[in-house]
Order: sequence, then C-alpha cells, then structure tokens
Amino acid sequence: MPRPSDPSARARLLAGARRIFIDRGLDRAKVEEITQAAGLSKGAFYLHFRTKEDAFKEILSGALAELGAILATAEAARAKAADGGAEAVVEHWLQTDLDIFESLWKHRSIMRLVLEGGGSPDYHHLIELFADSAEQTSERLVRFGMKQGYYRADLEPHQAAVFVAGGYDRLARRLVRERRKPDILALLVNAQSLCLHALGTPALIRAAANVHAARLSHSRRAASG
Amino acid sequence: MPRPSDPSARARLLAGARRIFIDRGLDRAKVEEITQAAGLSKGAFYLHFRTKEDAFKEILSGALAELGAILATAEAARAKAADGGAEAVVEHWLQTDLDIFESLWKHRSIMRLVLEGGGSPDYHHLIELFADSAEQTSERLVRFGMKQGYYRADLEPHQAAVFVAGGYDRLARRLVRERRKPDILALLVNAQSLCLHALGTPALIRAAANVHAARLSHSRRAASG
Amino acid sequence: MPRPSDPSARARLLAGARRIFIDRGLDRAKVEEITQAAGLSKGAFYLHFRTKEDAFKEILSGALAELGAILATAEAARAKAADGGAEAVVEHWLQTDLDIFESLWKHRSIMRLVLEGGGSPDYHHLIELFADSAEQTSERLVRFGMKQGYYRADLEPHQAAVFVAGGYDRLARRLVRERRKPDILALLVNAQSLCLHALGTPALIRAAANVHAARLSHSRRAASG
Amino acid sequence: MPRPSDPSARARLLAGARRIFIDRGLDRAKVEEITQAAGLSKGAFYLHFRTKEDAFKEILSGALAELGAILATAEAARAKAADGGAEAVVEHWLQTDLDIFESLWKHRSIMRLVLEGGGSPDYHHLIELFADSAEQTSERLVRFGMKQGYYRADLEPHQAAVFVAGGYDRLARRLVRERRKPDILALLVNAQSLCLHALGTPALIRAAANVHAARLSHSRRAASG
DNA sequence: CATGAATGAGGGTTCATTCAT
DNA sequence: TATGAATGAACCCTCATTCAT
Repeated sequence: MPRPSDPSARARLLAGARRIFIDRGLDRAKVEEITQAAGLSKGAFYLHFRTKEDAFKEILSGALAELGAILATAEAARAKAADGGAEAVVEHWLQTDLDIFESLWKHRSIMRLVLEGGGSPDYHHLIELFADSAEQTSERLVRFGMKQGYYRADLEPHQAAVFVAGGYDRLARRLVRERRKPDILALLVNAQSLCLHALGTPALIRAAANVHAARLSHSRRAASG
Repeated sequence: MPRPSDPSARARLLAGARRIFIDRGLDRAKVEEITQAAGLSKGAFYLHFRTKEDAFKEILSGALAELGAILATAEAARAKAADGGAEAVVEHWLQTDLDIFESLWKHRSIMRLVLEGGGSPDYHHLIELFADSAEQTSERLVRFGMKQGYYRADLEPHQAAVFVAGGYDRLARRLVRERRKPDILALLVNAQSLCLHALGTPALIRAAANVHAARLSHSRRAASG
Repeated sequence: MPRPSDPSARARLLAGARRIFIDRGLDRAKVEEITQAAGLSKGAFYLHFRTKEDAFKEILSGALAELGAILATAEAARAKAADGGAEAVVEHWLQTDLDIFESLWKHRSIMRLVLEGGGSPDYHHLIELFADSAEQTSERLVRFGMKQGYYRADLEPHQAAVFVAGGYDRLARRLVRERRKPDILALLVNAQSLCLHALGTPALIRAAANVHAARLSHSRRAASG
Repeated sequence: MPRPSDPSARARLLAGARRIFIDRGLDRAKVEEITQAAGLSKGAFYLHFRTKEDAFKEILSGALAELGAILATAEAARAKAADGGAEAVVEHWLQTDLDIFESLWKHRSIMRLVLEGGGSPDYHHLIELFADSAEQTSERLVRFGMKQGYYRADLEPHQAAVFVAGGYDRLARRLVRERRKPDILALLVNAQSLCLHALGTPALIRAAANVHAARLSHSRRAASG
C-alpha cells in the first residue's frame, strides 16, 4: 500500500540515513534500516539516491561545504586583519576558529563518523584533506606571524604548524564526541593562549590577553543577561 | 592438491592479513584475498585463526601490547626521574616519547589502520582508549610539573593536557602515514620545545635546551659515524 | 531481474521445501534446490523463512498440530463414550483411529520423513514423543478396558500397550510409504479385531464385530453408490 | 610426531567411529571427531577406510550380518520344528526371537542409529529391508500356522502379519533405547502370548503356555542359582 | 603406518539494487 | 512517487579428502 505522497520524503530519508550511518558506519548501515528510520519502503530510497554511497556523500557534503566556506572567507579576510595590528590578527584568528568549531558542533555527528573512519577507508582522504588544509593554514599563519614579528624568530614553521594543527585536531575530535555543548569560546581562548605562549612574542601575547578578556566578559554578560 | 608443508604459513597469513586489512579495512578484506596474498588456499586461513576478526585482533594485539608495556615502564620510572632534577625529568620524558614513537613507526601500518577507523567501528574504542590514556598521562605530567615548579602556575591543567596530547596525537597520525622514516628524535625535540615554551618555566626551558642539544649532537655523531 | 510478483511464493516455497526435504532430508536439502523447485531465486527463500530449519519446522508443525488436535478431541470424548456401553467404546476407538490415520495419510510425505529420521537427529524426539504418547494412550485404554470388564483380567497392561502401540506404529510407518491410498477403515478394523482377540473379553469381541460389520457395509455402500 | 605403531589402530578407529556416528549420525559426524576419539590423526582414518561412508557401512555390516545369519538359520530349521508338534513350533519361534533380540541388544547402539534415521536417508532402505523381511517371515508363519491348524482360520494373513511384525518392530525400537538390559525372555514370552491370543487356536495357546512356563522357570532358576 | 597442514568445493545467509504493480 | 517481493552476486566458514614428510 503506497504511503500518502509526502514532499519531505527525501529529507526524511537523509535524516534516517544520517542517523543510521552514524550508528553503524557506511558499510554496516543497511538500506532497509535507513528506509525504516524514514518510515518509507526500501524502494523509495532508490527514487532519491542512486546508491547508498551517494546518499552518504550528500550528507557529508553539507558539512564539508560549510567548513570550506568558512575557511575561504577567513582566508580572504586575513590580509585586512593583518593591517589592523596585533589585536586584529588575534581577533580574526579567534573568530575563524569559533566559526569552524561552531560548524563542527552543528555537524558533529556526521563529522565524528568521518573522523573515526566510519565512512569506510574510501572516505578517509576527506579527513586528511581537511587536516592537511588546517595544517597548511597553520603553517601560513606561523610564517606570516614570524614575518610580521608577532612570533618568535627561532621557530621551525612546519613543525610548529604540525603541533598547533594537532592541538586543534584533537580539540575537534573531542568536540564531536561531547554530548552537551561545551563553552567553545573558552576552549578556543585557552587553545590560543597555549599556542601563543609557545609561539608568540610577548607583544602578541599581551594583545591576545586583551582580546580574550574582552570576548570572555562579553560572552559572560550575554550568558547571564 | 595440498601445498608442500611450510612452517611459516601462519606468519605468511598474518603478513598477508596485515597487508589486506591495511588496504581495505577489516570489513572489506576478503579472507580469500588474504590467503592469496599468503600463497595459500582459503581453507588454510581457518587452520590458524578462528575467524577473520580473530586474525585482526591478533595483529593488533602485538602493537598494542608493546605500547602498553612502554607506558607502564615509563610510569614506573617517573618518580625516580623526578628526584634527578629538571634535566632528568626532561630526559625521561623524551626517552618515553622516543620509545612510543619508535614503536608506532614499527607498527605504523596497522596503527594507521586503527587510527583511521579501518578496523570497523567496533575497534574505534581502542584509539579512544589510547588517546585518553595519553591525555591523562599528559595531565598528570602537567600537574606534577606545576607542583614541582617546573611549569607556569597559571595553567588550567586539563586544557593544557588536551592540547599537548593533541599535538602528540597529530604527530602520531602523521608518523604512521609517512613512507620514509623521519628523524623521530628531531620531531620530538621540537614538540617538547613547543610544549615547554607554552607551559614551562624559564628554568625548565633551559634544562630542556641542554638535554635536547646533547641528544641531538649525540644522534648526529652516531648518524655520521 | 526480479520475477513478476506472485502472491503464492510462500506456498510455492513450502511446497518445494517439502518435496526437497522429503527427497534428501533436512541436512542434505540445499536451499537453492528448494527455490529452484519453487521457481524462485535463492534469496527469495529468506524473505519468507528465517532459516532452512525454520521452514522445516513450519512444514512439520502443520501435520503435528493436526494430530495433536485429534488426540485431544478423542481424549475429551472418551468418558462419554464409556457411558454408552461396549459398542460406543469400540465405535469411539475406531473413529479416533480413523481420524489419526486419515491425517497421517494427508501428511504422509512429511510424516514419513520424520519417522525415518530425515529431519536430522534433532527432530527424532518428535517421533518418540508421538509414539510414547500413543503408547500411553494405549496403556490408559487397556487399564480402562480391564476395569470396565471389557478386557481379560490377566493382562500385564504395560506390555500389552507396548504391543498394541507397536502394531499401530508399524501400521503408520507402512501407511506413510504407500503410493496409493489403501482402505484405511479395513486396515483399522483388522487391527482392532486382532487387538481385541488378544485382549478383549468375548462380549467386547462380539460388540466390536457388530460395529465393524456396520461400518464396513456402510463404507462399501458409499463406495459403490 | 608419529605415534608408536599400534596394530589395533583400525579397531580403535571403528570403535571411535561407532561412538561418534551414534552421537551425531552419519552426516554430522566429523572425521576429525572420529580420529580424536580413536587417539589418532585425521590422516590415519584414510589409511583404513576409503571414505566416511565406507566406515559406516562396515560398522553396520557386522550387526546386519549377524541378524541375517540368525534369520537364515531359523528359516532352515523351521520345517523340522513343524514336525515336532505345537510345542516344538512355539519353542522354535521363541528361540529365534530370543536370538534376534539378543543380537539387537548387542548391537543396540548402531541399530538404534539406523532405526532412527541417523545413517542418512541413504541407509533407510536397510531398515525397510529388515522390517519387510520380518513381516514376510511373519506372514509365512501365519500362513503356515493356519495350514497346520494352529491358527484361527478366519484371519487375513497379510494384515495379521503386519500387526504382529509391528508389535515386534516396536519392541525392537524400544529395546535399542534401553539403558539397562531388560528381561528379554519375559518380553518375548509376553509378546508371543499376546500374538497367540490374537491369532492362535486354543490348542496352540495351551502349548505355548507350557513352553513359556518351562522357559521362565528355567531362566529364573538360572538367575537365582 | 602415522601425521596434520593444505586443499577447495560447497552451502547458508546477507543485502544492495531492480522493477512490476 | 511509493511499494516490497525478487534477484543474485558475494562472502564467510566447514569439512571430506589428499599427500609431503
């Protein structure tokens, strides 16, 4: 017996697929589980997606596209921030991190799946892609910071970048596993602070302290208000 | 027709299994691929392993046992190192890291598989286990370091530990992907140096600089000799 | 390419399974043979049955349930028959036997399989169950008949029951092997007559003769009319 | 490591095979179980038997040959017994039954297996063979008895034979399931007595009573002495 | 004779995908 | 669009049998 036509079928299938993929991983997810979760029949799945993998890619692409956009925007705004002096640099950096981690939180379940390999070996390159991109961004930032005199001159930029990216990577992996939303701003302020103590010049550390204090107090006011 | 008896069959199967698991992940690896890689017939697999998963576990356990032993040894020796002053602490820390990363390198292919989720969702807890243990060790070290006066007093130990562990985690994930063996000592010296600049007191940073210099020059002499 | 939908698939699978099970026994029957016999693909089997054994049990349960119902009904009606005197007792006994043997004939192929062990050792207890139940019923009847004075007083009830049950058991085993339907009424009249000569008092033997004659002439009229 | 040469290997394999066949049936018995039970290696089995089925046949043939011999001997002696009058006929009949049932008891485990279908459908014809032969013997005896005037003249010989054979068949099936040896003489005396009440003339019944009494008292004296 | 590792044909079961309705 | 029975290619694991030692 056909179900009443429902324009949301595709959306419901995607939602079901997301849930099942998250529970089982791509390989172990069964199409029938997905359609059951969506309240539809097995055949319906193939009206909307060519294959199981296609549905997976589509679910991923949402999250990845958002992250890509954030990175692109940040990249574009970097030069302008640099002109604004130390505090603007820190401010821009912090804002980019916030955008990224908020997006990770929003898509945490599917991101977690991919981060943990549940998307099958075939999808692992995506994580590497993203992680490498983060690392390269870090390295560019380190080099840029050194050139601008914000960072200590004795750094080996690549190694520093690996380490910084690693800190953030681990932060991200933890975030996607949390059940309740942590105070992302606090986490990132802390992370930046650590990075800056490792890499930055005293001047930059001071600038960061100002930015951080301002942000945190503003955030607390917002929370309590 | 049976093949000539070959006492290395089990080893060859393990080697084949490792290779195929690494290529495809546990779920997508076919037993027949494994036995073909080992130059044996399908049935031979089941003379040596009860199931495909059993073979996987066995391959894993070698690597995990070694890492476990290193951590246990290090833990046991820590107190003694602490008595030896700043340089002994740094020395002990560096040595432990070296042992771990050498072991990771030795088992890099299978470790990479697990780190990247190729062992099926079922095995992911192992990574978390190890990562959490690294994080907890980091946190203990940070608290210990703060108490001893080696680390800055204004740190939030948990956040610092997450970040430090993250740096090492990322380092490990990179290491297991390398084709040629990098200079592990140099990587770790760099990593420690970054951590110390982020966390350590000037005294400790100086002590570390000595230890690092000694180790590096010794290592270079060995390499060129 | 899927076959055109056919609502009789399950029935056809059961029919195919019955045939193949009967030919080969449970263990040696291949699922693919069954589905071929049903004109379906191997996978179709698992749309309708969880396992090969399940299909077997289902085929059995039909026959067993019918036999169980007949025995229960007969048991319930026994006391009333006893009140009707010797002829009613014989009549009731004969009718029960007829119901059972007609049911056996209806399900002869599967009953034969189980009787002959084709359902794997696992199913043999079912035969014992049924045979023991028949023996116990026999023994109850013998004791009852002795108490009522219908049977000779010098019988050892258990041994007599074993023997009577054995006669019927053998009759059943022969029946399920026949290609063409024998005259079941005649068989049973004969069997009863033998039992009664072995066990009964002259009065009961005379009563039985009347009942038998009436039944047979009625049956012959029906056959020729 | 080869075991010390042991001339009893074949016997031990047969004993092991018998045990395992009895436990599991032909199809479900594994060659390795058999050789383990015999304390030998899997290969040894094939030094002594061409296939698993061959070993089964060999085990069976022992029991079947003995039964066959008993039947042949009895058949040969029948005419002579007939000349000896009623008591000699009963005596001969009883002795043959005793020989058969003692043989069944001796080989009860393997006989039970075959009777219950554990030898796979392929072997079921053997039971039918034996049962049919018993039935035919019964029928010959009934006809013979009727001709001699020992049996009632109004019998339908075939039906009577089915019933008698059935009683013995059931007796045999029960015997092979017993754990402890029952009093076979008593069982058979009882069975004969029932048959004779069903089939025999008063003269034969009296003759049988004499034979039975003599045999039982002799047996009791033997048991108590 | 004995060993037991090796072989490889099976066969039960799963599940992505198709398509008649 | 929706349905869900049907398909059939996989794939894991078993086990009778072989044979180099």
